[in-house]
Amino acid sequence: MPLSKPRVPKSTRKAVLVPRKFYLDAPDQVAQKLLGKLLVRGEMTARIVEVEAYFGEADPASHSFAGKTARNAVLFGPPGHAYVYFIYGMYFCLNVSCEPDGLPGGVLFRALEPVYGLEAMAKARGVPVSKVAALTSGPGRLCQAFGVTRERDNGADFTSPKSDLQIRDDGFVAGQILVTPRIGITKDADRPARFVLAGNPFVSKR
DNA sequence: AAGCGGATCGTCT
DNA sequence: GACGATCCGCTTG
Repeated sequence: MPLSKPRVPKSTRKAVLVPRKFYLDAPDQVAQKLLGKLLVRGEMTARIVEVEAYFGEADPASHSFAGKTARNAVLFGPPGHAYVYFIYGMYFCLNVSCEPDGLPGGVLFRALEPVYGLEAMAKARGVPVSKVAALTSGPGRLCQAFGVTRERDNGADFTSPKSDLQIRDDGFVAGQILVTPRIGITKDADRPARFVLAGNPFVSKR
């Protein structure tokens, strides 16, 4: 199967805000549609290249599996909002809620390709900007690069023009998408729910 | 190149 | 009281 060449627009400045209805769908559908979109915070912009889908009732690996709590409430709310959780006593992970209000579901951002604001990302990560590959490749790393914390961002609306944290579409067309099992989980570890842009060097390492 | 353990704490049993 | 949707540095080969 030939690798279709992705179309890269000249400018991402005119990228349009992704509307709420985009997220009003099953997590695996939203996950695939998110590949190639842009995560934007202030001067920082990065392309989404690796994501994982987390379902509700039927998914033992999902944070929403055991029911609604204070921690995971955003997953049960309206689509298009940020679910941020603290993990391993040290890192944060960023998700976007999907499915209609009342139904749980989300997509975890696992890796981004930096586009603008690399200096700011490197500073937030505490690494030299020359280490581009380490800036946003990994769910903990990308949160650190974008300054994402639970206190600051949990519940944030990705679809609002007023929002500090947005997801935008610059017309980038994804090439081939690879599907694999999710990383770092023990329950339902074989389910194919990780989606990556084939051949993208910013996809996280195994 | 690959494998192992330490760091560190909110959340749920 | 145990365990993570992780990362990094140090060890060994």
